[in-house]
Amino acid sequence: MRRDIFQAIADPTRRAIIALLAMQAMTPNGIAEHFDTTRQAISKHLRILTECELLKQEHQGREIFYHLEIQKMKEIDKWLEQFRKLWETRFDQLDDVLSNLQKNKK
Amino acid sequence: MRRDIFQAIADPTRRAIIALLAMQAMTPNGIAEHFDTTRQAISKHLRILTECELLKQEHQGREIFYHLEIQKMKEIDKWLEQFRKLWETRFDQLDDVLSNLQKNKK
DNA sequence: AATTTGCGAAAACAAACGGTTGCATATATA
DNA sequence: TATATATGCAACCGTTTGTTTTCGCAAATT
Repeated sequence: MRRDIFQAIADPTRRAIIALLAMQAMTPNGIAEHFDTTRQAISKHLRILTECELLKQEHQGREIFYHLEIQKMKEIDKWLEQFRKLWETRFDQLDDVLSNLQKNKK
Repeated sequence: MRRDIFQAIADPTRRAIIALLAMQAMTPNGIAEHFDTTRQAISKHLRILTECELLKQEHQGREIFYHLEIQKMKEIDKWLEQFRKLWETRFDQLDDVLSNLQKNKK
């Protein structure tokens, strides 16, 4: 079973859950209220997110609060890093083109 | 058919293709040589990546060069933005803790 | 003109995914 | 103790995914 962070954020519901939990820790029932599916479906998403360590559980009586492990999100940022330089460079090149156009106007 | 950039980068082969094409434009056969699958499998990945506008084709005779539309990658960065503030804040808090520990040492 | 090469598209298939239903377990409450 | 609540887990189901195989087409080569 493939279970990495990229597969985790591929699902729009899971991305919404991540965004929700970025604000505050919540219980499965609390989370499920925000969506149009069953609690069990949400529970499955929570399991996937927990398995790739994007979420952590905090048991509190019979309730389980899930909170976001924000540090894990940096893995995506890290992967993106190799491209960031590239698209910034292209931007610089575009800037060059634009300033040249400006020059030629004069 | 869901076809967004998050689903596109969910597959490790597709991520590898993206990384490859970040260096230089390549043909399907050229790309396939780097992997342990058939050209047709790669071709399907290329179709998916092209459909969500991560790649663009450049026909050259009977060859087709695929090149990365690096700007599209910024969409991931854009989504990540809402969390970046968060994890940087947590870092600042950690810095505070560390500097307090330093103070107490004195 | 015939053949080779580079490519995409369709069909087929096992595996994975996302969802629902039903049930088991643990904690709170009457 | 009996009941209600919060949750996880297994079984099942239809759909999607990733791959291979086969085919067809267009451009290059002979």
